[in-house]
Amino acid sequence: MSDWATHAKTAMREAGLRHSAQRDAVVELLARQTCALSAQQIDDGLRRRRRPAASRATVYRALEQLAALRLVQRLDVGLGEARYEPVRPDRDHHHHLVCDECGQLTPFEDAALEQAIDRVSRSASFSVQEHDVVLHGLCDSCSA
Amino acid sequence: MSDWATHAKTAMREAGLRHSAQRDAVVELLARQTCALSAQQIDDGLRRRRRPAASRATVYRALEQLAALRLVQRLDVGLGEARYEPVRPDRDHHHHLVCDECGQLTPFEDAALEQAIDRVSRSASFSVQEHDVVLHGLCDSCSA
DNA sequence: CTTGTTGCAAACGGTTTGCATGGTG
DNA sequence: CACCATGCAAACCGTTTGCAACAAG
Repeated sequence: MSDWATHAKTAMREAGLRHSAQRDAVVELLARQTCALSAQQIDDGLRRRRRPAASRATVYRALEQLAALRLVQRLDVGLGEARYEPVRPDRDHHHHLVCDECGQLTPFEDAALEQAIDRVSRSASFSVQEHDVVLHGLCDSCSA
Repeated sequence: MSDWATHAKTAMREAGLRHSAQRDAVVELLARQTCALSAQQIDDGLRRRRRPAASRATVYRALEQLAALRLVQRLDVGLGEARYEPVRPDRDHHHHLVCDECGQLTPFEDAALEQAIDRVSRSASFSVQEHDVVLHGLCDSCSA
């Protein structure tokens, strides 16, 4: 099992949440992903590979709890649905290119960008907790 | 009347759209704003200061047309609703701090950030058309 | 007159919630 | 056995759409 899945399960237990097969399934599915998923994709993925699948409501509740513990980040790329992805403290922070035609998400990293954001965050009057950079456009196949 | 409002109206006429009091009202309301508004805020603002106010559907349709002509930018800051703001080509591009508690939006600019994004955009396999940087956190009053 | 625009209300789609049931510690 | 988590279905809320009445060119 991946580090993140273990970490997430431990953190949830320590937060006083009870163990449940459904939440485990959500955590494990997220742990396998390399990029952000929509709630719908998570629900589908769960139903496809394991029973008991979790109900839609349970998926949303699990994601809400994971987000509250900052184990997953919720991000809005437009298109009307939120995306969720594991927060892996060991890895570099990354951001996303989103194809406004087909919805495809592609991650990217950039040190200079990250540095600029950190500087802005520190100098802001807000207490900044998270940030999202979303580049909108057309992916290769859609722009062809 | 502001430059932008004139520019927007001209562009709409040249795009073959017919003139209408409702659309003018939306354009003029947006022209007065300094930061992004939600559709709800636009609708309220319209109803408050001028009749004929436009129906909700008309506001959304106007915003859609303005966005298609790239006269306004639509942005998603989470919280379940989209925000819209005029695109003023003469001004520097800006981004937003959003308070996750009260929803307050504060704009900021940063040249280095913009530069980093441009570089990433050019090197991406996507054809990037727009970008949003959203810093989430708590504003002064909410973090107190 | 022809055709785009409006308003209304109903439809939509993602997300949340009330409540009875079931599982965990 | 107390309580949290689940599932279902209904409620929610922002946004979109079908359609008949209306207005611009």
